[in-house]
Order: sequence, then structure tokens, then C-alpha cells
Amino acid sequence: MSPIKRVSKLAGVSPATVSRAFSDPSKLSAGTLEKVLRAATQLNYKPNSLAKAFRGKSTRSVLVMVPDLRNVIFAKVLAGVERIVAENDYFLLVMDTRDDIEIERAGLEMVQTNRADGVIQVGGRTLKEIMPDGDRTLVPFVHALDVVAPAKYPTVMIDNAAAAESMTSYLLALGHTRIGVLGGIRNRSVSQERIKGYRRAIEGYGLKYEDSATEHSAYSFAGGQRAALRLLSRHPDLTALFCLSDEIAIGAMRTALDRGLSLPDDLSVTGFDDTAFSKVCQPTLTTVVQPAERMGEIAMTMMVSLLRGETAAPNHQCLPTELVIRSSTRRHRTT
Amino acid sequence: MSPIKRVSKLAGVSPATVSRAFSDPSKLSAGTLEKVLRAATQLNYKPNSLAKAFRGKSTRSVLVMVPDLRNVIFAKVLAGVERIVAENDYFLLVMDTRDDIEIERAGLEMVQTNRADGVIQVGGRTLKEIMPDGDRTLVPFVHALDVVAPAKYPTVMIDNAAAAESMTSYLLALGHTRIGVLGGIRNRSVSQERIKGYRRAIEGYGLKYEDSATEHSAYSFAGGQRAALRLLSRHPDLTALFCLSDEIAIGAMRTALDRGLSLPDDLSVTGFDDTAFSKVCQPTLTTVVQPAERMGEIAMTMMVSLLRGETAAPNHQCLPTELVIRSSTRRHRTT
DNA sequence: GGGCATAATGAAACCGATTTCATAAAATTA
DNA sequence: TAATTTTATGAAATCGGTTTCATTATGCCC
Repeated sequence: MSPIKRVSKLAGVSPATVSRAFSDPSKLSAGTLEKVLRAATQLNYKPNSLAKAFRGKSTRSVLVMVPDLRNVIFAKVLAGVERIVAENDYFLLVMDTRDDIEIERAGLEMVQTNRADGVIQVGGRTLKEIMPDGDRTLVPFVHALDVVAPAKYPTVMIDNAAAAESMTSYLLALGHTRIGVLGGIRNRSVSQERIKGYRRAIEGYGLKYEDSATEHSAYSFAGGQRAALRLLSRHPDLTALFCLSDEIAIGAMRTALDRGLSLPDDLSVTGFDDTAFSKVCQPTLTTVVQPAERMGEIAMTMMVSLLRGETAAPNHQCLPTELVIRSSTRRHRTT
Repeated sequence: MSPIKRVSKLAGVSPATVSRAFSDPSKLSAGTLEKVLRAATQLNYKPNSLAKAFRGKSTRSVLVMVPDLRNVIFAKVLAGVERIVAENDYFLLVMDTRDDIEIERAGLEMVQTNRADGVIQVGGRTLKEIMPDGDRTLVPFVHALDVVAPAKYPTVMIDNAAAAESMTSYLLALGHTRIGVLGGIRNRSVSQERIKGYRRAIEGYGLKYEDSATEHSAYSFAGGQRAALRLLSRHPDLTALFCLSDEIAIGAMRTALDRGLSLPDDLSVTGFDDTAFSKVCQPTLTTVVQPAERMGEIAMTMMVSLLRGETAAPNHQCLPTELVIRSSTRRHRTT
């Protein structure tokens, strides 16, 4: 016999009444409610959440896809999402996509197979890229972080090009004219967007943009370390490095230090994200504050209202960024 | 009409046959299988995973509870778990418990309410602490990382005391006799365990263990930074700092640097975990390699076999650790 | 070709809740 | 007090699959 029936028998009521006792107690008379609750406690009854979800057509779970769980920036967004998930009594499903489109497809499929009500994509591909054909309106989708343009679904992003431009301008204002770029993963739109901003600043300053001043790598310490090695070997004359993430920047500083350079005297380095590292590394890192956790919160908030069907037009938010000047940058010596 | 019925009608077979086509195609004749598959494609049919889980009594999802998603060490374990989850076609549910016992309880409840088949606890409390009474055998439970003693359920851990002891011995061998401790969160068993190892080394060396040489803090950069400030103000004579995590150590180095100390000449600092940052910070950090990702993989592997009912006695693994000597430590100057 | 094992398929029960609709009881109003 | 509305409860259908059991079709062996 099913648990709810067992409880209903012990309490001397119908299963429907037991159901109501848990989903909407106000519908029951005080006496009945008490009887049911007593019986439930006695049998240690907990409503089967899966059965409820099945019957109710809503799983109350949301899938978050991140390209790499170990990367702090994604972890921060995830933490933001998690908070709002918990606040709204949702369940959080997580997938590490390894930036693999097949895995992203499998993620979207979880909505079609009723495992999740919606998908929050953190970085990674756009919905259109994942599902070139097929009915995209069927999957409640929110895109956060590393998004470069608003779409038909809600998005939370920052203005990457503008942030990159202002950081580059800051370096230019310090007197640097030979600024290398540690450009992250080459064909990722967020990389291109930031490089676009860099270029705007360079050209706006009357300098020529040179492709060879850019070196690409993974968004990691090791990536930055290796890319910096390549770049500094090729262009020992660079006086500043504009790096597309804090990790890349810190990896680059490691390389510079290992080459005997003194920081920031011989080389100014800037990061992007303002992860916790940047406040404690040596020298502390000048970087762009990207409100990652906040973006996660907003993404999930958007998802909640999307699932409630409250959305008229897709909501797009572009959050402000901020430059924090720390000790990894200084005025170029004009000796 | 339910989707499966729609498909069965179009294919001219019974729903049972459609079900078999997806769950065990070998049971069907080639002709029938083809008919069903064709109809399914035409209707874009995907079996409702929730209905399947409901009927089948297994959700194929596992809940991972971590005390803080933003902490890299937990993120690494999570990433390890995720890999094995994906390999075995499970779904990964994640909760950030904020080290809150009520949230941990809610996590366990997800098994009782059929949301998850089992729970992997990363760090945090033991099952007994979370559920002092109640039938603990009902919740398939695996405990990973920051576990200090085997239990009635599978566990993956390292020998924290031994690792701490060998790190402390290393500092002693370098000639340090005034070694401070940045001791993490005071009443957490993993902190106590590591401090126990420190004490063993100190006393084994014939020195006296002094409580005042320990300062506690959160396992974070900021925590280490502040704790180091307190400790160094109180004990300016310390020549080495044994820190219970890389983040604490790097926070401490920041403080030391800010106080004008030169590292490692004036102060040797050691970490614990070997997170990616320790390879690139300045100076690079001497630390204990804790195979966090591997622990996550093992934990999930244990969970899989637990859920398969393969486990005779609970499996316990204690993984080896390793000291990596980098540049944050050096021989004490005896001048 | 008859007898028997095996393979292929369908009918119907089932998983555990929710929800609609009907009905009985209680409360309100005239 | 009768009529009417409101509240409390139960019976039964339902969500979308899986699985057991029975039945029919097929293959194999002598």
C-alpha cells in the first residue's frame, strides 16, 4: 500500500485529505488536520517529492551548466545561483559541460525529459548555437556571464568591451604604449569582445593595433604562465600586459618574476574579474570588478520569474563594472 | 493522451512495446523496433525521465553537500564527483550548506522524499552529528574530505594528523623552533586533527606545545590575513607559520609582506591542499598535496557501488599525501 | 510433421501523489 | 425555520511510464 494510503487509513480519512494536510492545511478542519499530522508523525511519513513533481508537471529543479567547475569565476556564479535556488525552494542540478556542445545538448534535453524546469547557462554557447534548429521556446533558458549580446531569452552580462577599453585606457594614461594582450581562449566570444575594447582604446589613442601583441591561452594560471612566456620572448619590449582574467594575469606575473623582472617596475599587469586572488597576490592585482555572484543571483531570479510565466519581453541586464587599482600597475618609466 | 500512448498508436503497437523499445531494444523484433523508432522520431518523443524515476523507485540522482561552493578545495572535490556522475549517467544535485546543520538535515531529507538516491557529504558534519537519532542506514551516505575517522558508511580521507606532522617536522628540520599555527576554524575536527599532528611533531622534537602560538580563522584569504595580523602582533618572534590551508597561508603572506617582512627570509610559511594558486603565488608556496579531485571521484565511485548494493562492509580509503617544497620556506637564519 | 522451448507482443496493474467533482455537514441569511 | 451559501471531506480519475503475466507466433529437434 502506498505511504499516503497507509497514513490515511491510520488517521481514518481519505488519501485526498492527507494530501491536503501537507499541501494546503487551511482546507482542513482543525480536528482532521491534527489526526492526520499525528498519524503522519507516527508513521514517519514524508510526501514523495518525485510523485508530486510527476503529477504536478513541475520538477522544481533548475539545471546550471558551467564550462568548468574548478574555475573560481564559474564557482562564484554558481554560488549566487544556489542562494536564490535555496530561497525559492528549488533544487539545483549541476553539469560541467567541459565546453562540449554535446554535453550542452544533453543538458537542454533534461528539460524535454522533465528532469529540470529550465536551464541556466553560465558562459558557454548561446541557445542558438546549441540548438540551431528545433523549437527553442520550449526550453526556459537564461544566459549569464560571458554573454556578448542580448537574445530572445533573458541574459545577465557586463559590457566586456567597455570594461576592457577603460582598463586599456588606464594603462595608456600611465604612459604605456607597448601593451601586450594575454587573450584567453581565442574563439570565445568574450575574448573577442574584450580584445575589441582593447583595440578601441589603442586606436583611439592614435596607436596601431598589432595582432602579434596578443597571445591566447586557457583561462587559467598555467595558461597565463605559458602564454606570457611566449609573448615576452617574442616581445621583450612590452611594458604592460592586459590580461583577460585574473588567473591569466597571475600566471603571467609568475612568468615575469621567474624571468627576473621586477613588478610592477619592469612590467605592469592587469587582470579581469576581481577574484579573491587578486587582493592577496604579490603584487596585488589591478583588475576589473565583475560581479559574478550577483550575476548568478540575477540569473536565477530571472529563471524564477520565467518559470512563473511572468515575463513579458525577455529581460536583459548589463551590470556595471569597476576598475580597482592595486599594485601591479604603475607609471611607465620614460628614462 | 500520454506521449507514449500517442507513439504506440502511431506505430500500431502497445505502450509496453514502446517502453521496451527505449529501455531494452533487444527484446523487440527488428521490424517492430524500427516502426516504433520511426513513430517516436516523427512525434519527437522523449521518454519522461521523471515518470520513469517515479515508477522505477530510483531517481538516478545524487546530492552533493558542500559547506561553501566558492572555496576552491570544495569546488575541486565537486568537479571530481561530477565526472563520475556523468560517466554513470547520474544526475548531480548540489547544495551549499553554509555549514548549517538545518540545511544538512534538509539535504538528507531529499533521500527520504525520493529526490535523491544518496548523499555525498564533502567536509561538514558526520551522519551521526546530523541525525543523532533516526535510522541512519536508510540514507546512502558517503563522506569525503575533512573526515577524521572511518564510520559505518564509506569514507574517503587523508591522514591529516600525519600530513601536518610531517610538514611541521620539515619546518623543524629547517631549524625553526618558534612556529606559529594559523589554525582554521577552531571547532572543526579537521582543524583539530592537523593541530594534533603539529603538536606531535613539536613535542617529538622536545619542544613545548604552546596554545598561544595558534590563531584561528575562516579557511579563506581574508581569514588568514587577519589571523596572521593578530598572531604576528602577539608573537613577533615567530620564524615560521604553519597554516591549515593554502588560502590561509597566502593571506598570511600578504599580511607579512604588508608588514615589511621579506619572504621567506624573515618568515617561512606553509600551506595545505596544493590548490592551483600555490604554484604561482609569490613566493610560491610549500604545501601538502591533498588529492581533492581524486577524492571526489572516489566518493562518487563508492556511492555508485553503494547504490548498486554491492557493498559488503563500508569501504574506507585513506589517500596518501605529499609534501611539495617550493619557495615560501627556507632554513632559519641562526645569526 | 508433431511436440516443445523460446521469442515477441499486448492487457492491465502499478508507482504515490494531486485534483476534480460530488456530496454531506455546517454556517449564514432571510 | 427554510433557503442558501460555505466548508469539509471522499471517490475516482489522472500524470507517463514499467513490469508481470498471459497469449500467440516462431524456431528447433527428432
